Amino acid sequence: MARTQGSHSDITGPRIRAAAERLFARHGYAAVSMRQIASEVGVQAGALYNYTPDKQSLLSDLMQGHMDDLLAAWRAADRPGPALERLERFTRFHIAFHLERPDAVFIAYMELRNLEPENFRRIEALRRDYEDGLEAILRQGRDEGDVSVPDTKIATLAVIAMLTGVNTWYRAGGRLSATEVADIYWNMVRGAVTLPR
Amino acid sequence: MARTQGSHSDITGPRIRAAAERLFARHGYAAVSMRQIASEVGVQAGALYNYTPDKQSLLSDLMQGHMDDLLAAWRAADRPGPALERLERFTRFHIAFHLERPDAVFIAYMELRNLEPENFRRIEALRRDYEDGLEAILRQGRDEGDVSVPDTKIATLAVIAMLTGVNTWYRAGGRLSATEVADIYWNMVRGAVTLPR
DNA sequence: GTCTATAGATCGATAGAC
DNA sequence: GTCTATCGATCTATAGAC
Repeated sequence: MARTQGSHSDITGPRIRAAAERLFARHGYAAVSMRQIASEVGVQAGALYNYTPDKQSLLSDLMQGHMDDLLAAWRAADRPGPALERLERFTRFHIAFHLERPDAVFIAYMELRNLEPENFRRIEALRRDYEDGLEAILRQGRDEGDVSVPDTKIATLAVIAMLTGVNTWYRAGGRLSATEVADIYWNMVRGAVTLPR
Repeated sequence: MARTQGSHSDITGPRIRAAAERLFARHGYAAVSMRQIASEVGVQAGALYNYTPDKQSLLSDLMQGHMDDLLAAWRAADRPGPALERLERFTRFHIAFHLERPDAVFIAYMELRNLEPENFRRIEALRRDYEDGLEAILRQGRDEGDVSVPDTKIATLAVIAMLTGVNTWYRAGGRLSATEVADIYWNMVRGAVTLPR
């Protein structure tokens, strides 16, 4: 039976975060009101403040959670081995992970400027950690003679930009499966960073 | 002599557009108020409405102007020739053009969702025109046997994402000149779309 | 063409009843 | 834990004086 009032602390919290994620991704943090979020969840605006101290924390917690998930998942997926094998694993991991949570990815890239300074610094540090993971692979590849780029930092940023771009056009149920997309991108990544013929 | 009041129609208009571009890029369209824009220009908020019918037109006109400039500049830079030469020209053009106007580029990528439907469709069509220009080059390259990608549309989007990513990290006066950056990216673009060794 | 002043709406956040 | 009600600030856009 659907209660219209009462205590729902265990389910309202997650529903608020889900609604905020969906609305922030769709319309942007600054354009979304607390009343809109509350309306999506089916409560009044005042009730949100039982779960978050303010709107900023809603955004900051979403981004923090996303970056934590990303780093933990990559650390679980990475394994020692030849650099080109690790690079292929990174490519397929990055595409799969990002295609599974388009809203969180969109927020992570678009709403950095709406973070208060302290939150911004914390999130940015996590992003750098992730980039450093890829750069370490490219450095290893250069040591092994398979990777040929004049600057591993720039190559890191170029590869991540290319891969994350998938999210701007990929739609589930489209012409290509996520695996086919990953195959195509792995070929391009490999060509971009390996020795010219 | 600095007049604090009076008629400035010929200079106030451009200054409003410049202030809006700067502020929209810095804080986001939804987070910037007409009062902030007016304050930057040195007039009161009401005076803005002598130059724009509303805030939305300010955004829409900025993005339209940027896309018009981009398409006109590329049409002027493109020339017939082997696909790989045209592709190198595209790469260097794209990086140079985008690094010269980081605020307009940032707005063009971040504020699409704040366009009203009609404006959105018009701007999106211009973006597709630009993408089609690159895809035509990749098709030509495939016909000539120099380009090897399974899908020219995906390769188009991948290349543009990689190149536009330069704007997220490049700062004038940094370690590398814009030309050195273009050299590095051209090598990666070439490797990504040409035949594997 | 810019000003002052304001209409009318909406915002984030809080107070207190239940 | 959610509600209703509201405070005080801020927003876009307009009206009318100069």
